[in-house]
Amino acid sequence: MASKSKMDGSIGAKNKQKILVAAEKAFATYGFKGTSVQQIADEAELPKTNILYYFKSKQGLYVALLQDIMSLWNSRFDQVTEDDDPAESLADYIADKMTMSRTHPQASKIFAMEVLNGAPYLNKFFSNEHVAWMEGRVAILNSWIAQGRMTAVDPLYLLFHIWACTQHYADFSAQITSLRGKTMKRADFDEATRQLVQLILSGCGLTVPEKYLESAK
Amino acid sequence: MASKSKMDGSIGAKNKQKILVAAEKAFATYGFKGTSVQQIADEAELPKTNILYYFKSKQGLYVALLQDIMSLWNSRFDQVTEDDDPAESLADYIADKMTMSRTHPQASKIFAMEVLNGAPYLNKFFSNEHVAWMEGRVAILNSWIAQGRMTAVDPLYLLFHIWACTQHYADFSAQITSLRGKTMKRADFDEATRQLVQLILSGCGLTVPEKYLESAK
DNA sequence: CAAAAAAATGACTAAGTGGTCAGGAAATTG
DNA sequence: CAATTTCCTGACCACTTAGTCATTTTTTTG
Repeated sequence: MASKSKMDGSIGAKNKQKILVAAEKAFATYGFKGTSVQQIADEAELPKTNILYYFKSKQGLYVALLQDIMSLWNSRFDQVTEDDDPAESLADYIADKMTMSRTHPQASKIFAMEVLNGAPYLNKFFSNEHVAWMEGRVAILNSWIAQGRMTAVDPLYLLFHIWACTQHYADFSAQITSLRGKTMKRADFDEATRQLVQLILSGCGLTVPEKYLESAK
Repeated sequence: MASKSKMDGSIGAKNKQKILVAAEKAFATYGFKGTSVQQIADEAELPKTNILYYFKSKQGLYVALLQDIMSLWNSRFDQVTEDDDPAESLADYIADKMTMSRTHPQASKIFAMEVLNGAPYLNKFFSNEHVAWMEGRVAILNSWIAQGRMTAVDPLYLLFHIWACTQHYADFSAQITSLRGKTMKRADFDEATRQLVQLILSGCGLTVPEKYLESAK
């Protein structure tokens, strides 16, 4: 019943994926309005009409891509409980988000542009799952604070600041590269992660886990 | 010789200003490609051709606006010396940047979009003044560290993190509003500023100045 | 007040845009 | 192998867009 024809091995699924990859690159570089369907077609090496065949419209393709991107945001931090260690949980979360900025900068940029423009296609997401996720994480952080395991910071703002810093490395890479005179390599991201973990954890009265102390020197 | 006719009191200067204000609003909301000259004209309540009369092209208007925006970035922190107090200097800088995000969110968004798209019109700025500014600030921070007045953090990353957090409140306001269920008012910005000052200063081993401790309660 | 400069604007154009559609090719299926 | 579905594509269209240009109006100036 579910093995009809639209399975992943089919030619259609492969093309859809190719289009999504091309669209991610184009939208991240030129924005939604700044990207033409023709550009995506060129990038995907497919005729323009083929793009519109698989995705009903440019907007439909964009929304499909946005959904793909949102699913990338999941991390180990989603499963953390109040019995876990605050220092390690937060440090790992920061490290996970930094890894995302390094490995998926285009996704981060598309998300950033979407939010910058008022998040017209994310309002539903923001109003449901995201708020629930947030409430859960805030509750755990408050529990850690109540247990006296970390400084009494406002969890909401703490999470905002973690997002801001980690995403900054993807979204503002042009500025960072200019100021550093060179692009951020893997080792630079590792160093930035250590710096950020130290800053945030110290700011929360937490001890930095060993694995985030300066290593390879 | 300089008092010919193109002075600021003239009708032309007033219209240019009106156009820049309209353009800021439009570009911040819809991006460069997403904004038509007609939209700016409507917002400025001037005929479209009048826009093109004062600014040679849409791109010319955009670049002029970008320059205006860049000049807003100046702050007290530019004049700080190694003899100043690290805690107060950094706290004030953070507070200044938070004030900018509250009072000029549109400018912040336009800047963010420009950098997101690779900063094509800011590369010259990034390569000259900005790098020099950065080197000067890094030197002062390193001096403070050498004097043992703050923890040995990497000044470059510290500044990135300050920018990231402060600008986040302007650039990601749509997400923040959704998650909070209400917009950020003046009091909320003040609270966010206190939270951020505490986080960063504690993270740098500095004592939070009295004026940034929780007040009015 | 006349001449010159600055400001204003309606009509137009050329280029690019997202999207439709009809018809054909290829693959899948009973 | 015939039939049906999926896949593919060139031609085309309605519409928006930035920018030009010729002309007129307003302001400034000697």
